Amino acid sequence: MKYNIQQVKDAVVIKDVQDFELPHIFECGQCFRWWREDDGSYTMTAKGKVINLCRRENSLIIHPTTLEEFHQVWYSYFDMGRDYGTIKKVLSENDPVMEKATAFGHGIRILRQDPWETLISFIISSNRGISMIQKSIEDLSLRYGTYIGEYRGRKYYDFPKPQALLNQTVEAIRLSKTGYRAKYIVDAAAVAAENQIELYQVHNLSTENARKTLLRISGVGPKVADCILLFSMDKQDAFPIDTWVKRVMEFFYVPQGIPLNQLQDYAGKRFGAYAGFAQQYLFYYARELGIGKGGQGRNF
DNA sequence: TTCCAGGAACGAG
DNA sequence: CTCGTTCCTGGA
Repeated sequence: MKYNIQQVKDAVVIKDVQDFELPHIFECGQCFRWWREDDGSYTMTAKGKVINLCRRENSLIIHPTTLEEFHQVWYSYFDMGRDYGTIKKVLSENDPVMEKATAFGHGIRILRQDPWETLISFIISSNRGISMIQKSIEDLSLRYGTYIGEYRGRKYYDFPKPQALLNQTVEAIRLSKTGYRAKYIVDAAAVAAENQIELYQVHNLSTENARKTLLRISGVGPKVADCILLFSMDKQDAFPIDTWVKRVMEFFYVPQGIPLNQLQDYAGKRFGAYAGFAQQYLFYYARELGIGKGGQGRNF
């Protein structure tokens, strides 16, 4: 992908950026460590850094960063090498639902996040809403992560390393409102720290084998495993099914009350290698339209 | 006060 | 294998 990109002081500006909308990216359930500023920009932390992203007309401004850092770190993180236009086009062929969903969430991108952070984040996510998940992750980072810096008056902490969580008691981890998942977090920290599973090698396996490997971790079931695969391991054929996706799939594609494994098969066959992208567009579409709330959606 | 949403573990069949 | 129940928290 070609970009019109330049450094302006301590910021990088990309002109005429396509398929890159901040609310679509940050509020489609894939990541949790972002803060929406009053001016509509988003400040986030990843890779041990804090950056602010701001859309101005057709430009995207990333601050603070440099051209070098952008190419080394953020290009991959924001999946800038991928042509989302083609993906949306292919998904929309002979599928009026995907046509609407991709138009609605047209600026979604799937971030390439850290496997360890993604593992713990989605263990925490089970059985909870997004705002509660964010609170637990922020609290764990504040307590056990290293201080990165301040941006617009807010302090930012790196996501804690496995060793930092491994050394905590279950009771201590519970203070971050993780509930019964605290035990899973400490166990997973041991798995990672002791290399019982080489988290950073799992992406080399096939999607199926990577999924099986992740499912060995306590607190990781089918949905959480698929989130880790999709959001941190480059497995775009993974299709995480949470209640929103189940409802929107039942609303548009499959009979009500279909067993999860049959729904999984259906999605795999229908969306194939693009299943993960389809899931993101559907998730965003369903949540924004309130599909499933009270049994039906609105405005579509 | 009670009820509910939200995934995985666990035990029973 | 599939099914039903339980786990924890915060908001209605």
